[in-house]
Amino acid sequence: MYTSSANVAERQAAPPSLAISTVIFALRPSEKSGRPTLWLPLVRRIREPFKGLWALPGGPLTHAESLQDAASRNLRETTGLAPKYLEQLYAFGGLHRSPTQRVVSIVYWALVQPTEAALADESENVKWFRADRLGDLAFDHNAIVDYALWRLRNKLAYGSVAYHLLGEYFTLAEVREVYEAVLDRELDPANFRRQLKSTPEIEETGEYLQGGKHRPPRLYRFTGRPGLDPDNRSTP
Amino acid sequence: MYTSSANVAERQAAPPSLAISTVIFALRPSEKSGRPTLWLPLVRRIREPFKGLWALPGGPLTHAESLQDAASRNLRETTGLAPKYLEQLYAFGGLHRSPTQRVVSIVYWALVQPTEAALADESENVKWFRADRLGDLAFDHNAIVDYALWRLRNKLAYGSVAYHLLGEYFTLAEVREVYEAVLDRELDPANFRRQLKSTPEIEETGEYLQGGKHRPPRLYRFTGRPGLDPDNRSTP
DNA sequence: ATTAGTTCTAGTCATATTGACTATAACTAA
DNA sequence: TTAGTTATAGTCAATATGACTAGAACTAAT
Repeated sequence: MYTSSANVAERQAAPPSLAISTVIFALRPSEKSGRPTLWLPLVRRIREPFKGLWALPGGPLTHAESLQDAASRNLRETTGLAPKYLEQLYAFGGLHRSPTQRVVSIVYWALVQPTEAALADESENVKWFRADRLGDLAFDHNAIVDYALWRLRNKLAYGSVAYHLLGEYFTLAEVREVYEAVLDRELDPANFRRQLKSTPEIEETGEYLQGGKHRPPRLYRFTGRPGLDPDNRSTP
Repeated sequence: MYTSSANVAERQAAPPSLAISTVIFALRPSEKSGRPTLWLPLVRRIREPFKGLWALPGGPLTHAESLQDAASRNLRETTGLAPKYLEQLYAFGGLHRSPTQRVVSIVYWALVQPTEAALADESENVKWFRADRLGDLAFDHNAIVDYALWRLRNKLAYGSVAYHLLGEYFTLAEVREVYEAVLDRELDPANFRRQLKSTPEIEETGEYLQGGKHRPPRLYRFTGRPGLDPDNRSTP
């Protein structure tokens, strides 16, 4: 293998190593209020640097896979999940991100549906955390999560990401709860539903959500496509 | 050096090589109409693959510089320019971008002021092209430029990028011409100026642009900051 | 069975924003 | 002096937004 056979001088001259990491968002009910909140899975570092701290799932980029494939594989390997939404976030390449070597990380962010997220593997070294209560993470991963949250909030206002955190069928109140969880403020139910009803990508179904405590709300379906990335653009 | 000493099998196993490229936009008057249009500098490939074709300026990432620094240096080396605006565009990492080896390119995009752009170095192997008339470029660089244009148009609508294509003082009509050049459609002068006048970041000066053929327009100044990138975020 | 409580849903109204358009001001060139 | 052109301010209708009211439809408690 390359790095093990190279001496120190060669390592210095060698190009920075390249890694892929992923910020994976999913909604889970808050333990107290029961209202949906943002969660993400982290893995515990089992070696130096930052041994014992939590970090974003990630790994090296292998030779035969594209960046997106690498992110997708990594996500599946650590959590067992197949995300509905996967997009490149940013390439982080500061000089001192890792104390031991120069690493450039190309970070992706993903959204998974709650039904899937509930099935996600969890173990001693893989655990889900509330996005607003992470503590100190390894490397610059706190800053990366902050940026991913900023992007999520931005994309939410713009367009179509909210539905990738929900199942196929959803009520308009559920969509509003996603917005409230991500933006961290309450929205007027009546005005919010007026806006959603005016977007053609949200389709009314004949079904209603039964079993609730109050008037059963109508179920809707999202018919739009994500697509803005260069890697996703030609998908029709 | 690493790559020259490795044999074929080692190159296969080695991590993909990492390069930085930059899409540099500047306004130049159209040759026919004289109205401002988007131009960008390209460099001619002097070796295989794609020898003789035009390509985005770029090069390898050296060990001691951040991604942004590498883009900045590269830009200065090929064109002599110091851009007013420099932001990461995307990391391109498809498997077959280069026929000879696996390359991951982290691409930046830059905006330079016309006064600077006029001073840019030009030579046999460095030449400026109209952004809408590039012909076939090396590698996947046509797709990269397309994506950069898409981002530019997007950011324009959102916020503050237009001013980085202009000098320190500008007329509102000049701003409108930037929008018209980038979005490729005409805008109503009266409505456009009403919008600009309602944005607090545009400051009225007491000066007027003299020497024109008609009523002298007032000069304005932009007082906002760019900042959205993780690398630029903490700049106050 | 009735009532209270809650959410779902549709609507009103004032305000802000946008696009199309008109009109006047201020300059140059003929 | 006048015609031509751009700069600039303003009007008006259509649309979008935020605050709010109110009835419909269900459950749970009395």
